[in-house]
Amino acid sequence: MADSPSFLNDQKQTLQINKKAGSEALVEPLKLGERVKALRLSQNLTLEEAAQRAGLARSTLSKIENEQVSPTFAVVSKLVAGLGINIPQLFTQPEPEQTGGGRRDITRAGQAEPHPTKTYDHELHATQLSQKKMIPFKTRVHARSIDEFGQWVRHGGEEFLYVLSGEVMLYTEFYEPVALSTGDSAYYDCTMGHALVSLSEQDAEVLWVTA
Amino acid sequence: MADSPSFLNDQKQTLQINKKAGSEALVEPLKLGERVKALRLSQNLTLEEAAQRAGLARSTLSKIENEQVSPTFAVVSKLVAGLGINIPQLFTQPEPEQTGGGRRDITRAGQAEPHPTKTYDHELHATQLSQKKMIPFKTRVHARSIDEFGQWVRHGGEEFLYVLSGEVMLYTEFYEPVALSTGDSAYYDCTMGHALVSLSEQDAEVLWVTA
DNA sequence: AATATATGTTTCCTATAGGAAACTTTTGCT
DNA sequence: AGCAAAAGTTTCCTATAGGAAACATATATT
Repeated sequence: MADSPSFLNDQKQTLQINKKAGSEALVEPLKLGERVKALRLSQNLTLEEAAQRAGLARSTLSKIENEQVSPTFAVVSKLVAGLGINIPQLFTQPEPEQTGGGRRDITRAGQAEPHPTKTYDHELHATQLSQKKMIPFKTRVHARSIDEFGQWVRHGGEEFLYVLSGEVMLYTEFYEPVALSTGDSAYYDCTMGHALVSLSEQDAEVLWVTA
Repeated sequence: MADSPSFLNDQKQTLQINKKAGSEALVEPLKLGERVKALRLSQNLTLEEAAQRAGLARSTLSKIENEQVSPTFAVVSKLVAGLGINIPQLFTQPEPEQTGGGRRDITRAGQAEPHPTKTYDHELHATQLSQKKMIPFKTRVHARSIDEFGQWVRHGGEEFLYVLSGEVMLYTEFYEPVALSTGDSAYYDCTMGHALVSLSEQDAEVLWVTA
């Protein structure tokens, strides 16, 4: 594929593996009751209110929270719907607070990891961090015509694009091309083919973040 | 909480609701049985084998797969453990492959949705799109001292920060403050307290993307 | 084809989940 | 403190989930 930034695919892989690993912990010791209670309290709901919303009996909820019963799937569903919880949230351990889990990575203006292609010159930021949710990179767009792309660039996820300097034309598979000037941004689904060309004299510079 | 960008939480909400919506289908119509069966077959297991692994009776599994019962949470747990499934996988609909899923939203330089706080002036981008993975916003930092923040700004997810103009000091809970100039970026875990102040004469401008 | 074997379903019974109401504890008010 | 109202727990009963075994169906094996 023409100029599809290969590092994007790499990361995708990693991401998926992580998610899986994350929810794996829950195998047994998952304290469902605790979680439900925490979630209920976080919404400042009383047993009565919560039960009402979920269409359950006060008593039932109480028992669930105190781990006195193993609720039926139907009940869990009601709970989820009623309290506006989402399943992963319910079943995923409250994140052991990623002990010491505050990561940070600084990338200096000139120091980003270069990644040149025929049409773009990418500079990867935050390369010290693996398993991150987003991939940020700054790109110099030297393509001047859509013809320079063999075919649509296309990959998984969503992309946020911000024009740092110059002017670009954003071509996408399902929309008319749109011109973007400095300060404009676009957010789009990357499974849709997309390509960027510079309209300005100088190569345009854009910031891209993929997730 | 001081200046914690409320829209982040908002979005969180939305996200949850959305995901919920996603899994809401499950309120009732979620065909748990189908999913279990599919997962079992995908591992080429017979009812007997699967039941064995999960520590359940063959009959029980059969009933579950045929939606004749609403399994107890305990049973679901056993299933999950026994078959090596993970919960989200079980409860998340197999993604209808987002048919025709090519979305796009353009935000013009001056047109972003303003969101002023005491310390920052945020401008939200891509507000036409809901359920997106990232929340991009451009921010003018008018705080000049860390004291202007009551306490750490802290929320879920990860954040990418890119300095568009001016110079800022990035304070984080677990690291020494670091100065960032135009073109520098930072990527960090948002559960770690963080705050930004302008060092330059003019208010600094940064681009933030949260996921 | 007939029989054996394995896979999936249904039945029947016991254990337990869910709801209504009684009971207990906590919170707020004068 | 004493009372009232609200929040949470326990009890009791009915509905239903889970397991063992009987039954039915599909898949070899000779």
